Amino acid sequence: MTVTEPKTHSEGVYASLRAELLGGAFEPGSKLRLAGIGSRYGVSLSVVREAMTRLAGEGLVQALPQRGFCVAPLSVEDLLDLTRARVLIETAVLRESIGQGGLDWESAVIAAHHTLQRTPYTTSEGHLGGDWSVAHHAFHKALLTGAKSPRLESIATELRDCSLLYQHWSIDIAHDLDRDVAAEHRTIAELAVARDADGAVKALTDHLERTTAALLAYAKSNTESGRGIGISA
Amino acid sequence: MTVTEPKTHSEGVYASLRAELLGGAFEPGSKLRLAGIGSRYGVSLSVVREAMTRLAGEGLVQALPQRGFCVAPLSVEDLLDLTRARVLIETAVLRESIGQGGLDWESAVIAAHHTLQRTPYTTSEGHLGGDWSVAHHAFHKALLTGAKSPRLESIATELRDCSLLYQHWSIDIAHDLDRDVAAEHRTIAELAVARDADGAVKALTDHLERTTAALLAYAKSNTESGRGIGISA
DNA sequence: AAGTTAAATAAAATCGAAATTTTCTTGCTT
DNA sequence: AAGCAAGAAAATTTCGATTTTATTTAACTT
Repeated sequence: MTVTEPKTHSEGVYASLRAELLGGAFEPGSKLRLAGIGSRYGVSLSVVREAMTRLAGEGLVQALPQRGFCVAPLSVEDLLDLTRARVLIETAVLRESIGQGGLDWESAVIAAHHTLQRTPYTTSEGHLGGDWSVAHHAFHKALLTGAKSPRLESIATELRDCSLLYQHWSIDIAHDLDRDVAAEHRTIAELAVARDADGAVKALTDHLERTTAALLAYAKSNTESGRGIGISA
Repeated sequence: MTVTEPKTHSEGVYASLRAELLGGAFEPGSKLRLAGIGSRYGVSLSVVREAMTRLAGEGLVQALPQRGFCVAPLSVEDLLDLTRARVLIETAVLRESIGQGGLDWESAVIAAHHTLQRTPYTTSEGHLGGDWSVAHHAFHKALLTGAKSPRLESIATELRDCSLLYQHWSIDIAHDLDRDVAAEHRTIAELAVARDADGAVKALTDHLERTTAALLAYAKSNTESGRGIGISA
């Protein structure tokens, strides 16, 4: 698997910065100084600016006119809205997938699920593994490819990327949650392939809402104990 | 009604360019030369570039690495995908609105519909009036505000803006279509306020699909007669 | 001491030019 | 004449510096 060479400098910085953001390298809401990032990547302000503008369009960073850019600020309110939007859109697209997806889609879902199943959730150090995140993302993406709608897929992907920012709230407690995430994925995959639209939609909804609930529970405990980071409201 | 002063130069060019694009000032797929636009607005390339990057994020223009930007190319395939996405998302959000919208939402829908009803569809010269477009946009937006979901609203708005690019395919035949657009709007508004979710969703779906069908019919006739403009495939 | 104003500092936004890359043109070969 | 190659022109991308705006610091007043 070779990484495609970025055609332009700006493209490269955009991709790197995006990966850093989604990897939780920056604190939510924190200021992103153009000069610092520019010198870190060895490029001029213009290219950092363009990358930032693109990221702002995706909602990963926020543009503050005349005051630069900051990492998208997280809030309970936004997480709830985001989850609602994801449930609405992803379930609708999943229905389309189940209705229109062909054998290629079924195979892709099964393959993606198999990969996810076999990828360790945590690294040897107990942290959330990057490989698992990639496999998880690929699995959810595969579920929606049956709809054969580039627009819907990209919207769903964009929303999921936004919610990735929230995953880093609870990176430490992720593995002692009182639920079986692997089983949830298996259920979704099985019902989808079995063309049980209502069942699959229900399972996907539960999956998304449970994840959000776990995040909120963690955010609450953190806020109460005064260790809350970057959570407004 | 005062237009808010743009905080930054780039912001202003972005807004102006956006309005031109949605107003059909440029031919779909045509090249947008940065230097030309820059001198026209009296700004340097940097600010045009930033505006373009933002517009590319919205899908109104397309970024071609190392080759600049062009107006989003239109195609039958994309129009069908776009319509499908709009139906899926707008109907889902409309359901939420009907389910959760309060009296303020009802009032906003009725007000927006009233404005739309009283705004002439064509100007004295027989062209599609800008006022009507604004009122039309506001009406569809009002339908979705009851859901109280900033994310869903902005996604729906973005998609509708994209489809505005297609409206200029048929600007001339717009008024001799064999359908009553005003009646369609009235039906949607009435069913929505009456909290008839299934009925309103059906009416909205019909409205969107009829508009697309009319555009496709026009595009087909244009292509056959060799007068097609910027329609690939 | 708290609040306000004014200077100094830092950062962002913009510019004009240099460096690349693409595109067009011209001349050459088959 | 058609196809190809080399050079010229044009356009995009990037840079470094200037200008403008926001933020911080310091001094001053109430």
